[in-house]
Amino acid sequence: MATIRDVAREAGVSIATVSRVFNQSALVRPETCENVREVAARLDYWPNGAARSLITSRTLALGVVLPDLHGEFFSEVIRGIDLAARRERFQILLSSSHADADALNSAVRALRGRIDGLLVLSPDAGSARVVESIASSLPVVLIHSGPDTLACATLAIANHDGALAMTRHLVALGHRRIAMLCGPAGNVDAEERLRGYRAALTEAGLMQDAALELAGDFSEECGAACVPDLLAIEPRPTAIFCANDAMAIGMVTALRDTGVRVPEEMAVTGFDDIAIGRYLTPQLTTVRADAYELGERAVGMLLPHAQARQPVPAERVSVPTRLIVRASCGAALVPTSDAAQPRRHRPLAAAARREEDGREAAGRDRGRVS
Amino acid sequence: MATIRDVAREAGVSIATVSRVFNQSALVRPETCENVREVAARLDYWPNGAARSLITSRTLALGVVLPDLHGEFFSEVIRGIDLAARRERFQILLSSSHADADALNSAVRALRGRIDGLLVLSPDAGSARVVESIASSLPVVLIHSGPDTLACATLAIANHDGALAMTRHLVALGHRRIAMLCGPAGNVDAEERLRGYRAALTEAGLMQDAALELAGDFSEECGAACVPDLLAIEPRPTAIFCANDAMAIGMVTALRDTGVRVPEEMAVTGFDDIAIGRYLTPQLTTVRADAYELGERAVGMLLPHAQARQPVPAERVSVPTRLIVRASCGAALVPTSDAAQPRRHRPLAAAARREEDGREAAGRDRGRVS
DNA sequence: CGTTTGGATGTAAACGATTACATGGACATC
DNA sequence: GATGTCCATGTAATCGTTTACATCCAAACG
Repeated sequence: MATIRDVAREAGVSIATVSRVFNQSALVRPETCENVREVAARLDYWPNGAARSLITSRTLALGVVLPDLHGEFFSEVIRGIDLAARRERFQILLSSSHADADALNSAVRALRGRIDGLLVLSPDAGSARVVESIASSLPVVLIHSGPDTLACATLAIANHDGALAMTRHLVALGHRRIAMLCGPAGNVDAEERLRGYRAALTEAGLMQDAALELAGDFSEECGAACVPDLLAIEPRPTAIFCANDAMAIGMVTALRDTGVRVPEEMAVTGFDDIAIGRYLTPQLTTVRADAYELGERAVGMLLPHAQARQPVPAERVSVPTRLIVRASCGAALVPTSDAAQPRRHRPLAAAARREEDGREAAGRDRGRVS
Repeated sequence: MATIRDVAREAGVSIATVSRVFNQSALVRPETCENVREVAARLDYWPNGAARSLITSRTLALGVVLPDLHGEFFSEVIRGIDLAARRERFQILLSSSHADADALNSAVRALRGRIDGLLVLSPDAGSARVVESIASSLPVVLIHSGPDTLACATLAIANHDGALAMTRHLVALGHRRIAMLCGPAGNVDAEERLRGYRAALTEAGLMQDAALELAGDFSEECGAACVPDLLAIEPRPTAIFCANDAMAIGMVTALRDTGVRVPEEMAVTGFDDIAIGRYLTPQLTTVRADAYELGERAVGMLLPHAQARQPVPAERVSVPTRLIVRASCGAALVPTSDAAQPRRHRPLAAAARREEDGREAAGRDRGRVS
């Protein structure tokens, strides 16, 4: 691999001149510049990134630490991150840690000196502390939806608002016994959704009932497995709000197998708006947390400070959610003016970004929260 | 940020000793080692990656260049790559270029000197040349399914075999007029699938008919949009094989809206086995190209040579595909012993990796090709 | 007791760039 | 013609490591 010295020798100039050519310095004579470029191309030379970032102490790279690459939600987040970073010519160093604090720590270690900023996506409650400790030495943005204000820049999904809107929607449809299938303990997203659900019940004057809150773990299997528990609750609920779509999907499938009609006998709703939801029968009513936007905005918060090599001010930004009303909640059963609309074909990818038609916009309005 | 010199001074040793401690050299006295570690922890020191890779000329990073991060298939590939790389403590530098050769070239430039090896995933026919030219200076594996043998290590999906198996399956179900919805021109995966389809028709003694080959672009919209064209073919086909699942999904949805029953009046099949397929009504018969495995094996091919800093021998490895028989092809309509089995609940994530039950295993056997 | 051996540690030269500062020549100014 | 200015270019220090080689000291050996 050719170095700057090879090019300098071959072009008959000093290494400083070659360096200047590759850094768009204006102080190089056009002919010299031309000549150097020609030689560089011939020698297949390109500045070595490691050497460059050693001396400039900037890497043009952003670290991204994830709990796991699995699942559509995270893959969309990454996509948002990648595209936003690319716009500013930043690269992405990926690292899928396992959500606990130790793994996070060692992942951050491995990234040290190779990134200008860090994005941490961790639903784990404990990880917030780790990130706070890093924040002094490296610009970092935490994508984390815990309720408390942390001593670092945080981007949160409006889980509470979304769950509130969803539960209100179920109440508005006439449901009085609304169950909730919770997410894993210690997951802040799950906890916030539960809080939103409870808030809506209180608001509607419905009694809180611990029996209505089923334990879950965000997996599809669990959504299917807890159907017997759901049906055993006395008196039987008429609706269940699942803390994420995967569980809702498992539940709808299992309910169908059990012979319970959805939504007539049991309304089921989810959270996340993953693509599969719109292909489910019945189509899944859910809350959209725009994963792409989440990634994009996280980069927007981080990048200016990463470039300036300054800590990101400890602010808390919230990404709003939107209620997406489809069939699984039974909204179509309640007579409304637009319930009979024929289903227009909607491709999953395109639709996810610009969904503004009648029924779902109505859902949005209904879901507006303060 | 503390450097090795700070630690050395504070611990009262030379920088060489500190370096040795962090490189598990056996030549350091236990007490010294202990002391250095203690000081390093106190100063929050960790070796700078850029400096390290400058001197060792190894980066412990792999570059990954993708046409676009979008879609479930690619996200699964990345997951396979990430997990396999992680096992060897390698990191992933992501770069989603736009499939053309120029973008690929500049993406590779930006990665120069920051990676030990490169994985290029490009279905574009022209990109193969670019990669060949890089292969001499950097270990690289191309994930590309073109028919020709290239002068670089290539990992290909057995598109031809998969399409052959699928078409044979439709023939075995009694179909005689089988249409194909093709992928975009210039996409090697699409072209190979078309070749496999044609081969199966020839093999079955069915006439080739250009009217049966519809142009497509791999998008769901296009699958829906070409339904009128499909229905206008005279005499009307009884089955259509779509070159990917997204198109098949669009088509199934649009056919249903048009009132054409699937699979009774029109059998529809796809390729890729994306998660949505199993939630479609009817469930989609497809060909599985295990994206996770693809990423995993690509890393397996690349990593040993990346570590040894040697070019990857120009070999062509093929990842086999598997026929996944579900309902959309009408197989359940044909009397078989297991057709009446109740549908067991299958979560998408788990099922994708260990699907060995009766019906689908049968599909695999039927799909076995030389 | 002198010599050898070998283990622990230190010294200094890389690695490949960037960039502050020095240099030198052309031109304008007085 | 001496001096100053400015532009293009060169020189050399620097970034934070790794590692070959040198050094030193204690133990082992004859």
